[in-house]
Amino acid sequence: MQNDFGKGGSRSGYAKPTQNFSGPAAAVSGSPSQVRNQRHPNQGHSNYHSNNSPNSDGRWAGVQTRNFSAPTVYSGPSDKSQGPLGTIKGHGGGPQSNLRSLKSLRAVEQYYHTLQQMKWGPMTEHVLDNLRCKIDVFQANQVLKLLHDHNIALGFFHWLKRQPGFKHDGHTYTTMIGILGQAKQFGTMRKLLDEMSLVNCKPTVVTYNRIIHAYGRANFLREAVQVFEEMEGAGYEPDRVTYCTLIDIHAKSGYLEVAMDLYGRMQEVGLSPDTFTYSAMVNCLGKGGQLAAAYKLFCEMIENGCTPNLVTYNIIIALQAKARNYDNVVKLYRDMQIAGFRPDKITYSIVMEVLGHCGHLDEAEAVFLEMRRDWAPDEPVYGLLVDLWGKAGNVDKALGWYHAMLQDGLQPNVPTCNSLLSAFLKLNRFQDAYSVLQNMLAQGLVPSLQTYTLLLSCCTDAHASMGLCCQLMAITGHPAHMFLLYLPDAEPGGENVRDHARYFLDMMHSEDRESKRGIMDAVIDFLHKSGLKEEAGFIWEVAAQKNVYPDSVREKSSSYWLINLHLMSEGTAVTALSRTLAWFHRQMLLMGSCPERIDIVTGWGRRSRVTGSSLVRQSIEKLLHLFQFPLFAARGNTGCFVGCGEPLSQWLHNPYVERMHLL
DNA sequence: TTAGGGTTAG
Repeated sequence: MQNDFGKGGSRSGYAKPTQNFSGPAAAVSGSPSQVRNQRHPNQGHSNYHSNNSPNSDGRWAGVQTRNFSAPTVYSGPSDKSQGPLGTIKGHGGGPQSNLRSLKSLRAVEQYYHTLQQMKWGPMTEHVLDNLRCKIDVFQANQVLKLLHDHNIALGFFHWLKRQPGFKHDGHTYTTMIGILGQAKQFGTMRKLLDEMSLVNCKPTVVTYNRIIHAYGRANFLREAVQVFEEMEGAGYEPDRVTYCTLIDIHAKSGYLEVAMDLYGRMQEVGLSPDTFTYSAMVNCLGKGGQLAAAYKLFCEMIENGCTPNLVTYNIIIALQAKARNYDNVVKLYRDMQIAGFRPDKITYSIVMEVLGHCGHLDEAEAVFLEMRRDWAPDEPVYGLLVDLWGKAGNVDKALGWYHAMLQDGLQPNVPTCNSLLSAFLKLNRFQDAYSVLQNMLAQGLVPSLQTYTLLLSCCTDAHASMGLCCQLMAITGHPAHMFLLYLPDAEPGGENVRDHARYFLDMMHSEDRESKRGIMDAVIDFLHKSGLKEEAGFIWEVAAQKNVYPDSVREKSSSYWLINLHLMSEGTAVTALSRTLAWFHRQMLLMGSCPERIDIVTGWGRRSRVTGSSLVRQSIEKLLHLFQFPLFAARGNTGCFVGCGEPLSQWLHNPYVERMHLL
């Protein structure tokens, strides 16, 4: 079989450009210069305000008397004007100790600035050797916390070890382990953990928590759980943070039930949830599609006397916004301010996104200006405007905001470039798309899985321009391209295709679930529409086994199944439904068990903009009609097809159920 | 002595 990737030897379709790409992207027009030219009122000023500064819990002093619907009264800090050392707490307690803490701060500052300025090497050690003020282990830990580059941090950590009279303690070890974990340097991290016992510095629950978190965020759930068990085996009591971390990582990987179970276990051992845990749970439930349960828990949290913080409000507001419950959004937004929290960049972003999706782009821009009074915009906020305008089809505006970001001294990041790329692709402006991609590479930005996904989706949608899309896909150099190029023709049983897909998904292990779902959706849709339906089917099976689609098939109650296709594109939905029905068919032959009822939920489909005009729904309906699926007339939801009882069981016996996806 | 970990946006 051949596809447009030149599978089977002929790769001329993508190796040689058929069009001569040259020059930068189109000139900027419609650039929002009026926005760019407005300076942030706090930029360049010091940040010592006697009032309007945050309390320790992030709330603002004097809030009850202040009118928060008029942000003009506010002259609080910009997060940009806060130095990296601003987070270090003083020691408190009189002028003597103030002086001491000032000296301590200066030492930390010196070391931090030295380390920040250079890469790790002999020269760094030389400079450190010559620093006049020595630091103790407490200060060393403060410096480590400020370092984000794991190489520099580790170099410094080892250098400290060699200093006469210096000895690392549990804090510095734990901080270093945390930095390594964040950088996914698991080998070195484990080595350091072993070393702790050797130097008589026993790890604490905090040390274990950081390791569990590191594995979990990189999607190594098995390892995370192993460390948890290891920790319990060594006699450590897991605390709230341990549970909160485990809950969060399981929910994020699509194991919501495990997360709920852990939530219960935590309470059984006598740990009541705190604000962090509640926030994580509300987020998990909401993202898992259980919005009502999420909101109920949010209310329960308040009833139990646990105060939501800014993050909790942002989470619940974002969830309500996504569900388009705009009345609730407004109410919660107000509640948040009454509770004394000022919106931060994330809150503003949520509001801007809502406005953008409702088509009020100009109002979103107005909110940007409002936000700018309190906060210095960052890449994600600019990126959001690039994305919103791009999605609205106004690429000039998108490009304008992209340039505004550059003029603000910010470096473009991959997601923002993706938004711009997507905007050009939408309009079939391939030459501009090419420029964006080349620009990314020239700046050392590595195209992400999302970059490749949007190129592949474009390739599927724009048949006429498939050659051009393939060139762009090749340029990314992403492993996904190799996966498609070397996809073998399916052998009987398809084990070779399954192995190929498993290998790819293992390689993508640490990508988040949404991204994995995105690429698998694009791949399956592409293959299905290119006529490689058998391959598409095998790949779907692997994706399902690997929990990429945790909510697509579930048993709602005994013998009552739900097949949820509403997040899939057309080809994937057809493939997923066919393969799931085939699975029921096989289960029936094997075990004699048959579902009493199956609900097939299409929603309006991922690509549909107009309610009722879903391609997914249409294709599924066509497929079901063609194979004479015994449709039961369900009331209300026209995006849902239902089969049940004896007719369903008889229909599932048909041998053709095994081959539906090939049609 | 001081301190350390977990939750949100693209």
